[in-house]
Amino acid sequence: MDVALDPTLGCGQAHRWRKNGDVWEGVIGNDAADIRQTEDGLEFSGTSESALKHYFRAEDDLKVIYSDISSRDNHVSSLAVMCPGMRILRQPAWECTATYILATNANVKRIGCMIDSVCRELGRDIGKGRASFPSPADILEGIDRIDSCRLGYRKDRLIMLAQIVEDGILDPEALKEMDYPECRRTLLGVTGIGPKVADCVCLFAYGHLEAFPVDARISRSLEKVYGVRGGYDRLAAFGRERFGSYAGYAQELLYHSDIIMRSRSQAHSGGEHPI
DNA sequence: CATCAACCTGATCA
DNA sequence: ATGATCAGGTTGA
Repeated sequence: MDVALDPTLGCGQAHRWRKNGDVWEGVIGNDAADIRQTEDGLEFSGTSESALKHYFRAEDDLKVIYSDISSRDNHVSSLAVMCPGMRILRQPAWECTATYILATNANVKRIGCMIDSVCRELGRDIGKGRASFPSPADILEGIDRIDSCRLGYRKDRLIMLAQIVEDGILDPEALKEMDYPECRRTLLGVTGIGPKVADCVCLFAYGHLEAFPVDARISRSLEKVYGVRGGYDRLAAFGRERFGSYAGYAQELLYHSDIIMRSRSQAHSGGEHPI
C-alpha cells in the first residue's frame, strides 16, 4: 500500500492526528495508534495491520485513481505529481458524522480543540493519554459535562445527533448499504448536517469517492483556477462532472495544494515575525 | 433556486 | 487595550 502520511493525516480530513517528531499519533477506532513513515512503508504500533489497511482504504489503487483524475484535468494532474501517496481515509461512520457536525464554521485549530475536549470529557481512556471518540450513549450519559467542551451552537446539534442514533432513528451502519445520492439525502435530513457536511461524511466515512465537498478553500480554488463561481450545488456539480467518479480525490488534492500555497504566501508576506 | 442575517467561540487584526 | 472581523457552515426567513 503506497501512502504518504503527511498529506493524508495532516490535511484535515481526520481531525485527531498530531505529528510528534516523525511519528503520527492518533486514534483509529478504539486503538491508540502510532504510525511512522519509513523508506519502504509504514511502521506502526497500537493497532493491527488489517485495521490500518481498512482505515487507509488500501484497496484504492492510487495509480488508477490518480491517472483517471489527471487525464480529466491538467491542473489536478500537476497536483497529483506534487503530492503522491495522498489517500482518502475510511473513518468510522458515527465518529465521522459527529466530528463534521462539530467542524462547522470554525477554523481548523478550534475544530481540533473541540474534538479533543469532547473525547477527553466524554470518551473512554484507551491509553497513551488518549481517549476514544465518545459513542452516542457516552455523550448522552455525560451530557452534564458537555458545556466544558465549549462547542457553541454545535452542542445541541451533537446531542440531537447522539439522540437519534441512540433511538435508532438514524443508523450509521445502515447508511453503508446506500449509494451516494441516497446516503447524502439521508444525512441531509439531520439537523446540523448541510450539503458540505453531508458530502464530507459521504466521502470520508462511506467511501463515496464521487462526492466533492465544497468548503471555503475549495470555493476559492475553483474560482481562481477554473473561474467558476456560484452556490454550493453549482460548485459541487462542477467538481463531480469535471473530475468524475474519483472527484473526492481531486478535491483533496485541490484542498491540500491550497494549504501549501497559502502557507507559502503567508511566509513571504512578512509582518508576522514575533519577537 | 439564490440571497441573507444570525449563530457560539477564540484568534487575529486595526 | 478593546472592538470588528473571520473561520473548513447550517438554519430559517
